[in-house]
This record gives sequence, C-alpha cells and structure tokens, in this order.
Amino acid sequence: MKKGSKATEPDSNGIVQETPTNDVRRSDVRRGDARRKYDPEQTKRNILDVATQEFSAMGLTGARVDAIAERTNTTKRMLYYYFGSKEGLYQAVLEKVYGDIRALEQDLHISELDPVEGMRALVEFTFDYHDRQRDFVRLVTIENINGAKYVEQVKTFKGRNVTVIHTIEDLLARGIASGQFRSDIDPIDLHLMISSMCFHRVGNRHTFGTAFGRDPSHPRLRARHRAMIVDMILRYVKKED
Amino acid sequence: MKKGSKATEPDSNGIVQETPTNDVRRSDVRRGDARRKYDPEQTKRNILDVATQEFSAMGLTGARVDAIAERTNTTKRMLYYYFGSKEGLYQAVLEKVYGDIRALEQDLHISELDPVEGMRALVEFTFDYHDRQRDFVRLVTIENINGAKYVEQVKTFKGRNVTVIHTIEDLLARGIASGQFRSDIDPIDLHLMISSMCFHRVGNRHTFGTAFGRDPSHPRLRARHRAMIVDMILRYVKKED
Amino acid sequence: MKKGSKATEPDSNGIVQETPTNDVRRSDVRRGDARRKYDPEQTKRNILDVATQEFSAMGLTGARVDAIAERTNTTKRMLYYYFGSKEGLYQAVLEKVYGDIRALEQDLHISELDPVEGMRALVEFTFDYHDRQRDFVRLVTIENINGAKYVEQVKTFKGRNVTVIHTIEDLLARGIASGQFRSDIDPIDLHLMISSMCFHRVGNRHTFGTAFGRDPSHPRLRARHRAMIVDMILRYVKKED
Amino acid sequence: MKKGSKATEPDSNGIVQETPTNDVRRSDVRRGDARRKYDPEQTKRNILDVATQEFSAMGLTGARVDAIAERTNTTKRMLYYYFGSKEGLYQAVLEKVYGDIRALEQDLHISELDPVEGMRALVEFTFDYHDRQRDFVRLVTIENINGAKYVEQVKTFKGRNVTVIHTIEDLLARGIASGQFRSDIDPIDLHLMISSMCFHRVGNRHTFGTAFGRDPSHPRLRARHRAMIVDMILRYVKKED
DNA sequence: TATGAATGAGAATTCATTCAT
DNA sequence: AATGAATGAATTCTCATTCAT
Repeated sequence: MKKGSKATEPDSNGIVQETPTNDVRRSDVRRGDARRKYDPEQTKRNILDVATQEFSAMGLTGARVDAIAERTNTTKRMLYYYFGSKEGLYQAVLEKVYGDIRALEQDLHISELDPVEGMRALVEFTFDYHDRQRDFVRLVTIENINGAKYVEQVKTFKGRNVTVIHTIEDLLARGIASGQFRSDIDPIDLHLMISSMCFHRVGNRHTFGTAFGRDPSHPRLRARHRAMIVDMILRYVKKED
Repeated sequence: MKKGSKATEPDSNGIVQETPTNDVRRSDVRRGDARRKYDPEQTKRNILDVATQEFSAMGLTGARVDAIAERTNTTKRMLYYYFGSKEGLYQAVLEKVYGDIRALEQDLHISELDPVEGMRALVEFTFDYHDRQRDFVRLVTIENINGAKYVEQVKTFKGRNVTVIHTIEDLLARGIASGQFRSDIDPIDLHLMISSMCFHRVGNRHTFGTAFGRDPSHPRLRARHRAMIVDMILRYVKKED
Repeated sequence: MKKGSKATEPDSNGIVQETPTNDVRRSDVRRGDARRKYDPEQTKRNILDVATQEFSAMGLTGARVDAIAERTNTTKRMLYYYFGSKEGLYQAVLEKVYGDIRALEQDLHISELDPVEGMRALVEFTFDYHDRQRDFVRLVTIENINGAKYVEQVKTFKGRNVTVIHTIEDLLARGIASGQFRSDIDPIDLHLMISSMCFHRVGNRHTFGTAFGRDPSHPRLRARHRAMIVDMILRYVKKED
Repeated sequence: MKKGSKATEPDSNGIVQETPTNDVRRSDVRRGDARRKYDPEQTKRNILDVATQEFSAMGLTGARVDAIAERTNTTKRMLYYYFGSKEGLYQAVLEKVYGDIRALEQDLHISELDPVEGMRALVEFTFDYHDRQRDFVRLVTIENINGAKYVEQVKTFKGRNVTVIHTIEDLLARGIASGQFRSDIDPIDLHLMISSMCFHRVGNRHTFGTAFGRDPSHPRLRARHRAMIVDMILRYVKKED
C-alpha cells in the first residue's frame, strides 16, 4: 500500500442507514433551542460512526487515527478525549456494532411461529442481516485476525449470542415434539452452519468475485442464495419420511 | 496494545507442519552438492516461510518487515533484494500458498467415483484442507479485507478455482444422469456453500470460541462438523423420492 | 516555560571537559583509514554525550528528544535505533555517568596512605569530583525526583558505592588501630556526611546563590569550602585527647 | 509569564502542609456564616495544597495540570482563573511553602540560649525541619534544576535566609566573646554545611537507599544522624584547647 | 551475495490552555 | 463563581526502505 492512500475502499460504505452522520444538526431540536455548539453525545456518535467505517474498511492496524479525525466534525484531540486511544475507539466501535443487532433480533418473535416457518424466518433474518451490515461482517473478520482479543472485553458480546442459541433450541424442541424435525441436531452446530453460509458470501465476496467473476451481492444472486440456504437448512433439519 | 508488543499471536503457529522453517541448513544436501555458503533458493524459501506466518498472523498492515527479517536466517536487505517491497513479499506469499493447494487436489481423482461418493469425497477434502491450512484461510480473509487487490495478480488463483467448478459440474451432471441428484443446482453456488461451512469455522473460530465457549478445532467437534457438512450437502443435492 | 524554548540553561554546560563531542572525527585514526561514514560506536557516544547534557539540564520529563537529536551528528531515528526510547537513553546516560567515576576512584590508592592523610585525600577527591562533574550531580538529583526508579536498573550503581564504603571502613579501622580515630563511627553515615557537604553546594548552588548573593562555585569560595569540609571531617573522626 | 497570572494573596498562611484536602467544605464555618456554596479562599487553598504535592512529587515539567485538577474539589478552569498558568501555580506553591517556615523559626528564641546550646538548638531545628518537610526539600531541589528561576521572584525567600544568617552570626559572636568558639568561621559557610547535612539525607534518600540498602528516614538512623550532625558542627565550631 | 547502519515521512498520543454556557 | 467541552501545537515513537561496505 503506497503512502498517502488514505481513501476508504469504495465498497466499505455499505449500508449504514441508521446514523446519518452529516445532517445531524437538523435533529438538534431538544429543549427547542437552535443548533448548539457543544453536544458531547453527538460528538461521540459522530466519531463512532466515522470510526466504524474506517476500521471496517482498513482493519485495526490499517486504520489511521488522522483519517478518522479528518472525516469527523471535530478534531483528533476529541477522539482521545472521549475514547482514550485508538484501541479504545476500536473497542467502542465493536460494542456499538454488536449492540445494534440486538434491537432487530427482538422484533422477530420467532417463538410464536410454527417450527418450520420459524426456522425459515430465522435463516432469512440472519441472511438479510449479514447481507446488509457489511461493516459488521468486516469487523468480525478483523476481530478474528486479532484473535478476538478485543471482542472478549465487550460485555454485550456473549449475551447476544446466547440469545440466538436459545431461539434455535426452542425451535428444535418444538419441531421434534411435533415430529417435523430430527432429534440429533446440536443447536450451536446448526447456528454455526447458518452463520457460515450467511457470513461467508459477504465477507469473502471479493475473492469470490475474483475467482468466479460473480458478485454475490448482485440482487439476483442474492435472492437465489437466500432461497438456497433456507432450503438447505430445512432439508437438513426435517425428518426424513 | 502496549508499546513494543510485537509478538505474534500464540495460536497462529497452528498447523504449519509442511514447512520446517528453522533447520533448513541441514537439509542442504540436495542435488548432490555439499552445503554451500550462499544458496539463493534456500534464502528465498526461508524468507517466504517466515513471511507466510507473519502475514497470516498479523494481516498486511499489521505485519512488520522487521519482525519477518528477524526470524529469518538472513537480513532485511535480502528481503528487499528478492521481493522488492513488503507488498511484493505479500504477493509472493499468496502465490506460494495457492500453489501449494494444487498438488493435493490432483490426487483426488473424483471423476472416477460414483456421484454420491465423489461429492462426499470433495466435501471431505475441502473440509480437511481448510481445517489444516489455517494460514491459507487467514490469508484469504486478509485478502478480502484488502478487497482482493493482490490476489487478482496471482496467476494461479483463477485457474485453481475453475478446476473445482469443473469437478462439481461433472459430479452434478453424472448425478442427474443417474437420477440421484436434483437438476436445479448451480455448481458455483454449491461450491460457495461448501466453502462457507468449511471456511467459516476455521476463519472465525476465535469469535466463535468467545461467543460459545467452544473451540471448533477440538477433535470431537471437528469430526462432528465434518460429518454434518457432508450430510447437509448430500441431503441438499439428492433428489427427493 | 513557553513553547519553543528549547535552549539549555546557560550554566548547565558547565565543565564537561572530558568529552569533546564535536571534534571527534579527528580521533578517527584506527586502522589508519580516514574519517569513515559509518561508525556505530561513535554515533552512540555522540548521542550519549548530547543526551547527558540535555537530561542533566532539563530533567527526564523536561528533556526533549527532538532537542537532543538536533544537537547530534545523526537523526532522531538513530536515537531510537540504539536506545529504544527516551527512558532507555536516560538510563544509558546514568550508566555512563556512573561508570565514568569508577576509573578515577581507582587511581587514588588511599589504602597506601596514613589514615589521616587518606581521609583527607578521600574528602578532597569527593569534593573535587562533585565540584567538577555538575552533570553527575544534577543527574543524581533528577533521579531522586524520580524516586531512583531508573538508577535501580543500572547494574554498576550499587557496586560503585560499596567500593567507597570499603575504603572508609579500611581508613577507620587503621585509624582506630593507630589510636588516631574514634571507634564509634559508622562508615556509611560518615560517607553520607562527606557526600552531603560536597554535593549540596553544587546541586543547590542556584537557590544558595539567590538566597545569599554568593556563588559557591567561585574559586575563592571553592577553596575555602574544600578546606572547611576536610577540617570538619577530620575534627570529627579524630580522637580527642 | 503569560497574561492574566494573578498574584496569590499574601495571607495564604498557616502551617498546614498536611491539611485534610478533601472534606474542606464542611469546615466552612468561619466568620460565623453558614456553609457557603462558593468560597474562593477555600478553593484556592485546596488547589494550592494539591499542587504542592504534585509539583513536589513530579517536578515542574513532570507535573500535570490535569492531574492536579483531578485531585481538586474544583475544575481545571478555576486553576487558571486563580493562578493564570501552570507556572503561576508553581510559583504560588513556592511562595506558600517558604511562607510556612517563618512561623516556626520565630519560636526558637535562640538568642536567649548559651552559644553552645543555641548552636545545638539551631542544628536540631534545621534537622527536624528538613526531616519533616519533605515537600519543601523536594521543591528546593526542583528549583535548582530550574536554575532557581522562580524562587527569585518569591519575595519572602531572601528574607527568610537572611534571618538564619543573623542568628548564626549572633551565636558565633557570643561564642567567640565567651572563648568557646573559634573566630575564623564564616556564618554563611557554616549555614551551608549545616543545611547540606540536613538536606542531603532527605533529598537524596532514594539514591542513597538504593546504593546502600538503608533508608535514612528510618527512626533509628534518623536519631543517629541528628546526633551526629550536632556533634560534627559543635566539634567544628568549638575552640580547641 | 550479503549486511549492519542509517533515514524521512508518518503515526499515535499528550499537554497546557481557552471557549461557551 | 464555576464548569465540561474543545483545541492546536508539540512530543514520543514507528515503519518501510535505502546506503555504504
């Protein structure tokens, strides 16, 4: 990588709809007063958003504090003021990104669905989530290169994952009870397989694209993969007659 | 990360049996000539081996030229002499790693097997390969963070992947002809799914381990996953009666 | 102190006769070749000499790595190349400074002198040494502000001091044996008092000068103090008739 | 010095170095008024006390404005409000510390004692003072590293020292008159020697401890040193028969 | 072919100080 | 009188790369 190439890779901007970084001032309506100069929460959020992009695009070592600061509404100094260090910021990013997922998960209410439909819903949600949250996928990848050193300190991390396992356990139990599902499946293993297929096509789409000249994020492929994974999982869990 | 902590992650030494980096000099008896003082090939290989470990452990930006040189039998200067730059070395590593795979693949002779057995053999080979070649998995991951920028220039890269697709195409065609397989499967998609499951559990084992307290590389889990993936793929490709 | 005031205090350059930093090249006569571009030992010595001045003038925190590098024949980078960090350099300076004293001490041959004369010689040597080596005095002072944190890691430190105590023990023993000295004196305590008087007038000469309008380093005062301290110590150790 | 460096009030009196810094607000009952929200004097004193510790522990450059502010009941802003700058605060600390000494000195009434007893009392006072006021000793040391730049501006500084000299002059004169003391002693020189021995063992106790494995502030050593210094000075000033 | 010394351009971090409320 | 947020200018340290031998 040559000196000075600070530009973010084009693909990394992904879908970060939830936090419109730039037009924040307009949302500054609390207490009825107009735009305020000092708003720590906003400053922090702004830094976090930019950092999320940079880290997810460049990795922990590849990211440049200067680059982050530059694209921020404030200065590098504030970044240290609020997050202490590059690593502290990186960890805060991880924390935020993992936190974001939780909210969505809760809305699924899978336990109210029939086992087969529930399983389908779960796979589709997992697929859609990874497909849309590329930053999340990249950050997880980066963490694995770091040996998960930082994610271990993220309190919310373990909790979140346990939730998914409980959902799967519940689905399997009900499916077995109703005679629809096999009884020899380990929920964590199943989760791993679902994740694998949803994660890999996003995380490794560059080498995949290079190898086969196909972009897995193309809408048509996207739909086909979605159906395929659902199909594969359902065939696997269903009891053979 | 504290200052000076340049140490490689402990886990990264993994399974790199194939390349005994250190006692190279003793093996210097090839082609009948006695041990020579200067052996360019040897030096290059030594550098490459060390670099493979460092890059796979730390990523492209995370890797340190100094760290590589230090663990080498030679000096930093030679590294530049032979590979021109850090990036050049990285690319040479990619090239070597992909080259290594080819040999193995040829030995499978899948085309001589019955479709079902061939498919099983292919999945098992893919599984075993990823399970053993952690460096390979890591390097692919790293390449994806780099947007596959470097792997594109690796000549052997595309070729290798096309081969796999041909193998799958052949299996599917024969399976369809014999009435054993479904006829609506895209070979590249199928390859993607097989890869996903074999790759993810290795590449993301750290976050997985942190999340669920399970190490996917544990022998027992390893065996279970292997069977599970074979099972899942076979159920998927087989024609339902 | 305002930004940019990097200048050393005028008085701190004091008497650094022993290491003529600048005209080193002339001494480059080994192996008969003319001035060589690469001479690591010389580079290191050069850095050390400059660093000694800066640290002794400004303290550990007050010293600026940039300021040191600037007055060096090389660059800041080499400073890190050889000494690792600012602290590493500081410690190397301590090591050197303490090492320098040893040589001188050995030349005294106090054990060959009559107890009274030996004691006089010791005090005079101690006086002269402190009087001349202001950098040494300042560095010791600085170390005490640092809680002796760094000097503890200097291997030569303890050894050196033990030597002095042995010398005093020997003097006292012989003086007692000959009936010239009192027998109730602790050698370490005595050493402390001698040091005190030799050290304080140098180390605290600035506040002393401010308080009394007298510069203790003035030749006349210097001579008077020297005689006075000898006198005081001798009166103290001598047996009263 | 920077703009707005407001002078400290001269009445920052009281020998309160060990002042309980934290629960100051409760003691706010003076002049009969109830606890007030804002008490400038209190705030200033609080800042000064904390600053004294920090400066004496870390030196002028080593001290951190943030560190001082943090341990204060108020904020960094007030520190600048009252003292203008870091240097201004440092100077205020010096001023306070020197002011503190005066009170004690007056209580000795040395002029009423017999010359020998007076000299003993003076040495013992000097010893005890340094032994107890480590912050004072450290700050003087620090000032000497700064070339006494700041202490020069402390009005009380010179005055205090002149007083001691007068005391010594008086003692010497009376001792000479009574035939007890030698007549060839310079009072300032004598003061220097007394100070040296009392100061050094406190100021350099860290390197001393490291060198000899003895802590000079240990009660037993302390008592021995005290007697030793008195003894040494008295032997020196007394006329030999 | 091989090597230890040297380097300039960054990169992370810290510090005293000021602003807006 | 008091405060939390903000800042620019240093300051220490690192990195890929090249030079002289």
